Amino acid sequence: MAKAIPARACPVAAFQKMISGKYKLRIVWDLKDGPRRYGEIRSGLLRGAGGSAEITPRVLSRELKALTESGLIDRKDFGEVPPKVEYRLTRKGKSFVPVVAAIREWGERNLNEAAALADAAE
Amino acid sequence: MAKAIPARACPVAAFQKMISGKYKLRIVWDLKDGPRRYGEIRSGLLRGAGGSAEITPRVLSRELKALTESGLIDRKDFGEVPPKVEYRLTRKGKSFVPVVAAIREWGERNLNEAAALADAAE
DNA sequence: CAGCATCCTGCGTGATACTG
DNA sequence: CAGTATCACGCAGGATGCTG
Repeated sequence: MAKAIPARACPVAAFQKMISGKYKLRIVWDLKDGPRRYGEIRSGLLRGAGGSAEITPRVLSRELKALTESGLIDRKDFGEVPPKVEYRLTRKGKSFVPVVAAIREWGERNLNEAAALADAAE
Repeated sequence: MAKAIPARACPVAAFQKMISGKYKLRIVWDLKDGPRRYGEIRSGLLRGAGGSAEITPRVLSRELKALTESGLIDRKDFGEVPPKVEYRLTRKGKSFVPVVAAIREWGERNLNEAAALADAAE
């Protein structure tokens, strides 16, 4: 089992580790416009997910924690009740946005149904 | 459960689906220099994996098939014994290479241990 | 050489309920 | 509001052995 991340050997492996999970990339993308609160992120994810799929707090929490530990985002807790927590991109996270943009751009161009069907010949 | 890929709603989700799996990105990257045979891909993956981790044929086979069905690579079977099969990037696959390059570049710049430690302040 | 068949395991993810 | 706790499950992915 490969448990340790051989980052130096293969950057893409480390990249995959870092963005593994269904929501991490979308969270980063959502955060590119500025800080957002927990609930806002949650709502934002729901809209694009296919509508009905409820993202559970447990999962979102894990994703956010993982992103924080990866150093892509930063957690800002305004103390006290009612709880208010904001998440924002770190410098590292911001530097990552263009990469996500590239992914999105490519995806929009090549992953639309038409392309998928028409590519049988290639 | 989100089973169908709502590609239009979220390109990154579709992207993640497409490159899910430990080896797909690396396979694409290996293939960027030209066609490669099954065994060559296998060997290539072993070198960067951490050395000891053996990639099983079952897994590699699955990844290659998935990539083929995604339209990123193309399988060319020179009939007959001894078996010889080459895999090459499709046009779609080639268009994807720059994205992988961006990922690698970012990874090399930001995923080395040093950077991870120095980012605490941010 | 380039796979396929079978079995097995850990982890990611979802459902549900509860809390400071 | 922003989480944590517990339970459950499908599936990626590894081990091993066989084949055309």
